[in-house]
Amino acid sequence: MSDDASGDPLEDARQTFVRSWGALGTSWGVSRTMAMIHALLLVSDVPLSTDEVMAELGASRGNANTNLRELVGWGLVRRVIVEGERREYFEAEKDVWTIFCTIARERKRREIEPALALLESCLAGTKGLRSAKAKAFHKQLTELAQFVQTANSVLERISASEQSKVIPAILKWLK
Amino acid sequence: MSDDASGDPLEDARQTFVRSWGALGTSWGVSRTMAMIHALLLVSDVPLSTDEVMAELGASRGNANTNLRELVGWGLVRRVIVEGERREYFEAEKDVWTIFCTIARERKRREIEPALALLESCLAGTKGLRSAKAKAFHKQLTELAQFVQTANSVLERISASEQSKVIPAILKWLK
DNA sequence: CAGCGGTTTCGGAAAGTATCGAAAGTCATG
DNA sequence: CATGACTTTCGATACTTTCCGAAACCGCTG
Repeated sequence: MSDDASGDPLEDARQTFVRSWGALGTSWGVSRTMAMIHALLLVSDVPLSTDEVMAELGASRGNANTNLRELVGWGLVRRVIVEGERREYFEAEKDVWTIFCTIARERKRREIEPALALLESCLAGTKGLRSAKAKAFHKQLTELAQFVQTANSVLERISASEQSKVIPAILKWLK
Repeated sequence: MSDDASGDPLEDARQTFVRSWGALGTSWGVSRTMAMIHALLLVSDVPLSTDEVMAELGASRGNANTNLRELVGWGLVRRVIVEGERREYFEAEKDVWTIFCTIARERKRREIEPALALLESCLAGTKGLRSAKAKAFHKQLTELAQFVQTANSVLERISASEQSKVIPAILKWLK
């Protein structure tokens, strides 16, 4: 069950989507399994259990468990408890805007802020130097830092906004 | 030469910057060496030869060559020929805004557009289906596709704009 | 057309990650 | 407090990516 070319067009499309999304994920620095689980939950209309995820993707329990937990850690997936069931179920946040904001926030925290810290520290370490080389170095890093800082603020501002306020503005600006 | 803790604060800062930037690069899906070479060229006030890059980073010729070529392919680094020298030199684009636009364009081409294509194809494959499940699937993918498409357009629009037009607008909006 | 400075390619080694599968842990319940 | 249902952890393994070093290549010049 749920193999390739099942004959059911919907099932086929799901499979294709989930697998290809997993493949694409790797180029964004997300592990294949994690991307696949996320895709799977995204297009599932009901919450899935660890076992269902395992079955659907052919992944091991450990792998499924780890990646589900990580997705919960990113805030992209919620644990849901089903009345009368002991087993835990998982569902993905479905709203695309919310997903975007969550990812933006997390990447900001995990990747942009460390970069900023690095830049600041390198700048601090060369603050007093007066040689031409030092000045050039300082200037380049300053520009970089300023840009990253701006990007950071933009992401922060955007992801703190209401979708209904931002999207229309963007669409208008695009035109 | 050019080891850790050389005693020269500028050299130390450069080393720190280059190495740490390399480390950070991996979490953005860029290989360590490539990120390091880019960082190195970014803060170098003169173009560097393959051999200088090798020496500075302790990388092999093959590795240096491959990554330099790749950086040229991304449009982040230019080959420069020095009058009377046979050897090729490399210099990085220094302007941060230009760098941003280049990266945005490339990632768009390499990563966003394939994702869009995937989404479109999955949508096409389920167009006629009328079951509730199919509709839900279709709706979810449509929302995702729309969002990605918008993001794509935004990147395109921004990276085609003049820095002088965009940055002030952004700064004003941020306030 | 041989020698030389320089670049590119390539097979194999090494490093780094993701994944598995089994064992250990947790927790409500009878 | 023992049991069974489920979750988490963890060492070993498989796979992917990166990197090295040497060999092949290229084009100029004498």
